[in-house]
Amino acid sequence: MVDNPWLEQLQAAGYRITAARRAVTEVMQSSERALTPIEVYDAARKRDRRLGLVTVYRTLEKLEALGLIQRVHHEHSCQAFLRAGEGHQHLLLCERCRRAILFEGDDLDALFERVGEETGFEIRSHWLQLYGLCWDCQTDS
Amino acid sequence: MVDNPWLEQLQAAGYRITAARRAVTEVMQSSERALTPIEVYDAARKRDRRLGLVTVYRTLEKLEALGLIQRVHHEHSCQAFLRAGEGHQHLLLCERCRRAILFEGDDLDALFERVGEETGFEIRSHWLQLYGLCWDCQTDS
DNA sequence: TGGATAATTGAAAAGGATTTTCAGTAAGGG
DNA sequence: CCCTTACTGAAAATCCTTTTCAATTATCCA
Repeated sequence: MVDNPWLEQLQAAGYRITAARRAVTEVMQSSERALTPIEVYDAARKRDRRLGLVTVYRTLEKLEALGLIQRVHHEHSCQAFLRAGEGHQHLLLCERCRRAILFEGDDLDALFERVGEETGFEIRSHWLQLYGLCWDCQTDS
Repeated sequence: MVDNPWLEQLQAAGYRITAARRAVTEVMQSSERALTPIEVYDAARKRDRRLGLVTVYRTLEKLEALGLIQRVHHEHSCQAFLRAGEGHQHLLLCERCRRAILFEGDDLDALFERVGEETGFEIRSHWLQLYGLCWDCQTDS
């Protein structure tokens, strides 16, 4: 009766499937933008009215540990979560509506090599986010 | 009697030069790595024993507003501050000793153009951080 | 060089977000 | 269907940051 790939993964990791986890999972799966714990709580309570905020925190923690969601950093506040993409992806964020797009873009190897040589660092990972305006927000006033 | 460029900038912006601001400023100027408010407090109290944590917060806020320091985001916690570089720079962070290096690297225009075309976004800014091991941390065990 | 005045300070209190505790509830294996 | 144990929500605790406020002090001006 588990029809959802994220719930399958939770189950495979030894966790139980509950109404609370269903609600949080579905909210995160369907959101176009990164959500804070309170926003997840508000949205998920429409699916499970008894849900508590504490359970939202606990569920987000598990989804993050399983790599199903990721933390998104804005200039201040870094407590917003977004579904994660497949493999390594970068983020493109609309500054107006906060919509988030994942994209691949590993044309960066030459840069890493140059920086590695100049600094002596062994570069192991990186983090790239682009900010701008999505099409809809460019056109509406 | 103001011999320090950051203090001069604070003064030029209309702020007074105090022992507390001297201490925080000197700590931030001399740190090789991003420091949290508590770390700044601990270090700055060695220069001004009466310093309070609240004043550290207030001073960091002013230094950030003047563009002298910047906020550094790590995977969790995003409340660490580092002296800012000149113009637009990217960060290279050692995962072991947390040393931070600023570098320039704007070979990214082709990528932005491609992503802009594919997504319809108007890209306005970006944010790149590299993580790895600095030379010292590669060699010590 | 004082003295006046307004910015700045530290301590304590308040506020907000997140985590822990705990007794009751319910998932899911047998 | 029952039993075990994970999971839950609510309340309390904790941690970090901001606000408040009376005392202090940097700077301006006579």
